[in-house]
This record gives sequence, C-alpha cells and structure tokens, in this order.
Amino acid sequence: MISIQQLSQEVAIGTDTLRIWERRYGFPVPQRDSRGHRRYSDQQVEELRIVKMLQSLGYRPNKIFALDAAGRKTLLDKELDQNQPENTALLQLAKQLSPHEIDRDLRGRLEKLGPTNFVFQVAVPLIKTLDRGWSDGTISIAREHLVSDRLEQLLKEQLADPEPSATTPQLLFLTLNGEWHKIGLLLAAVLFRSAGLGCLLIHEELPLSEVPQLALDLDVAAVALSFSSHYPTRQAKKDLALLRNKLDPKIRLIAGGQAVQDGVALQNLIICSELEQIPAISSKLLSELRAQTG
Amino acid sequence: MISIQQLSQEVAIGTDTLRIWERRYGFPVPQRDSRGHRRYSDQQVEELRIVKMLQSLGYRPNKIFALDAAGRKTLLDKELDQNQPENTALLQLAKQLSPHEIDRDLRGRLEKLGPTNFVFQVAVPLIKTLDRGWSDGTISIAREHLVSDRLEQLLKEQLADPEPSATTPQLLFLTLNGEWHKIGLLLAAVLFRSAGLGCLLIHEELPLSEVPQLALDLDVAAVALSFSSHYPTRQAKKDLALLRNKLDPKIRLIAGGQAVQDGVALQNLIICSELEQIPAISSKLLSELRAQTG
DNA sequence: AATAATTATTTGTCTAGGACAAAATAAATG
DNA sequence: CATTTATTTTGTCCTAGACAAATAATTATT
Repeated sequence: MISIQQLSQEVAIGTDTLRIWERRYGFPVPQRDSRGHRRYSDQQVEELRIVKMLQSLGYRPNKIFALDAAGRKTLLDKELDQNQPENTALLQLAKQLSPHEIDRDLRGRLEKLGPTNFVFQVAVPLIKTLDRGWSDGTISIAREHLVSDRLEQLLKEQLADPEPSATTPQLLFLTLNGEWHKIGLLLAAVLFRSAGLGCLLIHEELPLSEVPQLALDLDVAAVALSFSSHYPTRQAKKDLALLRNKLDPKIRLIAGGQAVQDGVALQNLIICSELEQIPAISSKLLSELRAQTG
Repeated sequence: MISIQQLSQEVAIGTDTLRIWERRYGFPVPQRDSRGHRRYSDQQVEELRIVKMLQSLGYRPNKIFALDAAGRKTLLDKELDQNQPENTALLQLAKQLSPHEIDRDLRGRLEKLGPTNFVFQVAVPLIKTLDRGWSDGTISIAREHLVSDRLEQLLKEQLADPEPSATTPQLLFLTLNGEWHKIGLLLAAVLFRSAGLGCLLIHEELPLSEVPQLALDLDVAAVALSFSSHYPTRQAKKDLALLRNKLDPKIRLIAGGQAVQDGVALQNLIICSELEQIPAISSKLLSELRAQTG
C-alpha cells in the first residue's frame, strides 16, 4: 500500500493527473488510510503501468478507460505482439542470463555486428522484448532494469572510446530540463558515433539557457536534443526557435523524438523522428562538415 | 520565466512545498501570468538552489528564510569554504579542461592512486569543488554536469571490469523507489569493489518487493541500499525491517546514507553512514564471507 | 548536572473541488 | 479533398485548510 506520491514516482504520472483520473474516469480508486489519504495497492500500480504503455502507444485516456482492466491488458498484448518474430536468443538473454553473461553476450554481438547493426538488430529488439516480457508478466521490473542497465553501460562506453582527434567534428547530445528520455538519445548518439562523428552525451538535465555557451566552449559542430512524447509540442517549438536564435548559425541543431514528428519546421534545423533516418542524416552531415572545414 | 512545475524539477523541491513556502515565509514570491499562474525568474531559481544546499547542510527553513538572499549566500560560502585547501589541479579540471582531457586526467589519477585512494582523494574532493564552484558562480550547471558525468562513467567502468570469478562474493547495490541518490552509492560500490568484492549496481529505481527475489536469482552475498536525507526515517526503518525479514538470513544487508545515521538498529544489519567506514567494513565482510564459504 | 520523558513548534504532504488553455477530434466550410 | 471553425478532451494550476512526522524546547526524573 503506497501513497499517491510514491505511486506518482513509480508510474511517472503526476499526482494531479492521478486524482483527476479518479474523479473523471473512476480509476484508479484507492483505499483510504485513517487520515483519508489515498493508499494504492500493488495491483493498481500494475494496472497503471499498462495504462501508461497504452498511452505511449497513442491511445488517449477516454479510450483507455472505456475498457476494463482485462480489456486494457488484451489490447496491450495485441499491440506488442503484432511485431512478432521474437528472437529466442535475445529472449533468453533478457530472462535468464546472469549479469556477467549478459555483458559477455552483448559485447560479443557488438563486436561482430558493429555499432550500427548492433543498435538496430540487438538494442532496439532487446528493448522491445523487455517491454513485451514485462507486459505479459514473464519479466520482472528488477530484471528489466538489470538488463537495460547493462545495455546502457555498454553503449555509453562506445561513445567514450577512442579518437580524441582534433579534426573530427564533435556533436553535443543533451537532455533538456524536464526530460528523462535517456535511452533513445543514447541510441542516436551511438549511431552518429559509428558514422565517424565525435559524440558527447550529457545525461543529466540542464537549463536551455546554458546550452549556447556550452556549445561554444566545447566547440561542437552540432547540438542534438530529444523531446519525449510528453513534452508539449508548443514548448518544444518555442525551445527550438529560441535555441536556434541564440546558437551560432554555424552550429547545426538536431531535434528528435515523438514531440517533433511534424509541423516543427524551422530554418537550419534537422528533424529526425525515427532512428532509422540517422544513418542517412549522419553521413550527409559528416560530408558537409568535412567540406566546410577542408 | 518558468512554471512552478519546471521550477520544481530544476531545484528538486515539490510544488506543494514551493507554494507553502511562499505562504509561510514569503519566498519565493513569483510573478503571475494572465491566468494567475506563477512564473518564476532565473534569479529565483538561483536563490532556491542556495536554499536547497543550505537545507542539505542541515539548516531548517525557519533559519534559512530568516535571512535575506545576501545573508543566505554569505552563510553558504562560509559553510563551503571552511574545508579550505583547494586542490588547484582539480579546480582547473573542473573549470577548464575539455571532456577528453578530463577523461585522460581522471584515468591517469585512477591508475596511479588505485580505486580506494581515487575515491577519497579525487572523487570526493572533486564533487566538493564542483559544489563550491557552482555556489560562487565560477562553474555553470552545464559544466558541473559535464564533469560529474565523466566521473560517473569512469567509476561505473571500474565496477564492470574483470573478474567474473565464481568464488568472489557478489554484492548488489540498489536504489530504492523514490531515491535518486546516485553518486554516493556509486562511490560506495567502487570502494567495496576495490576490497575484492564483486559489485552489481542497478541505478534505476525498483520496488522494494522485488528485491528479495532478485537477490536470490543473482545469488548475491549482500544487498546494499542508500537512503538520502530526504527519505523519511520512519519509512527507511520500516523498509529495512521488511526487507531484512523477507531476505534470506544468510544474505547480509547494508544500509547507508544520511537517513540511517543512527537509531535504525536492527538485527543482522550493517549501518554505514560515512564513506570512510567502508574500507573497514568491506574487509571485515570479505573475510567473514571467505570463512563462510571456505 | 546529565538523561529521559513531555509538550510545543515547525514542516512537508495531503485533501477537495473549481478553473482554464492546449491538444485532439469532429464538423462545417471553401 | 484540403482548410478553417467549433467542440470535446485532457492535464496542470489555483486556493485554503488539515494533520502527522520531525525537530526543538521544556519539564520531570534519576
């Protein structure tokens, strides 16, 4: 039995939102403690996780809450299962291997495939496998975090790696204030890195106002930002316009994530709504930058 | 000009708390937009950061808000400056070096000093330097994140490193739900690691209820948790008692952080309120475990 | 005088129900 | 069929009050 705030942190839904859902849709209706404070059960946590995933798949609350718990579960299973061909080796990795074995396995695959193929053929499917496994109850949260932590660590090492060469153009990857959209940005950085661009990733959030100065100090060729689906479109547009304005025109600006899928057109801005576009974008960018310098 | 929620995220103070501080202490009093919603200035963000640091130094709101902005600044400077002897090399690293240079410098020091000395002579002082530099305005937030990200990455690599040996006892380091107390736990893990214990760190938050099963699956010899100062003492006590109960008695339980400094005595629980205690604790633990197995 | 137990103050989190703009959908227009 | 305009949906913010947990201050006890 947990408080509304604990619940809010676990499922990443604001307390105001939780209360108004209860008022409007009748879910989740918690028990009350002696003071009249809300107390949520483990089961409600689980059901809310399903709601959250459906939401991130594009369903809106009125659709979601029109269904009952079983209906939501069914719908989510359907959504996750449609891209079926499950890689059994990855499934085993996700479910059973020990941390060291996971490390060894992933490193082996990375070496064999190279970073780009690793991202598309291992990292992305693995993340999907984890989601699916969590959804059908075959993978615990702890296990999911364990595996994704190993993956994250491995990918970060790829960025640090060698090549402090002075001639390679450097890109700066940032998480803006209010974002926690870590893994997508990391995958993007690895892809750019494997195209031959130097990538510097700052995972902790920082204020927009400091970005231009930082970009200048680090002498980077481009700044990349990722906006999650929760980021208000209007705000994303405003942020990007402001940043584009403050930033040296020679520094490219790259925006990714669901919040900028369309509409956000801006002079001198590279939009990148899908990971799949990155190989093309990065090679083009690299040749442009090379031409510029040389 | 930012909203109350954005402010809340930037300074890590809940919206409720911000509103009630305004009501009770008259700070921060924001401007209002056309709807009557609060809008905070950059300066207020900065002043709140100072408040937050004073709070984490043990000052309570009534003392803090009895002072004006200048008084708070003075007090904070005094607090941070009393441990004076500033390492100029570290200061330069924090302020000026490029990411690659930081990496090289830190790696060099790590190699020379070994992990334990590195933690006490480099990592801890560096973190203090960053705090101080931020406080007196000579280090930007961006710079602080940049440097601490490099440090974090380097330390994490130390944990992964070699030795998947079957005979080494493994410890599991966890962040509980509602915690984001990353760096302290990481430093602790590195210290245990350098004593010869295998350390597995899961940075993402996970529910308490899943810990026992995870510990069993991974076959670890101990579980280590860190509670930040914000964690309610009562809750920490409850959590620890519950976990101790559910956990196999043979698995040790280690608790650290400001929230468990005293009082939280429990059978079969190792309390560790200061990093300095870890070398002693870890070597004792290791010999116990070796005796047990061998 | 030092320690333990009480009482008072401080502090953060919670409650309720109302309001409203931004986003998404439906409807109406060219 | 593409745009514009109305309508619904949705999340965030508002006020003001309540109360327990944590801390400080006071009193009682050894």
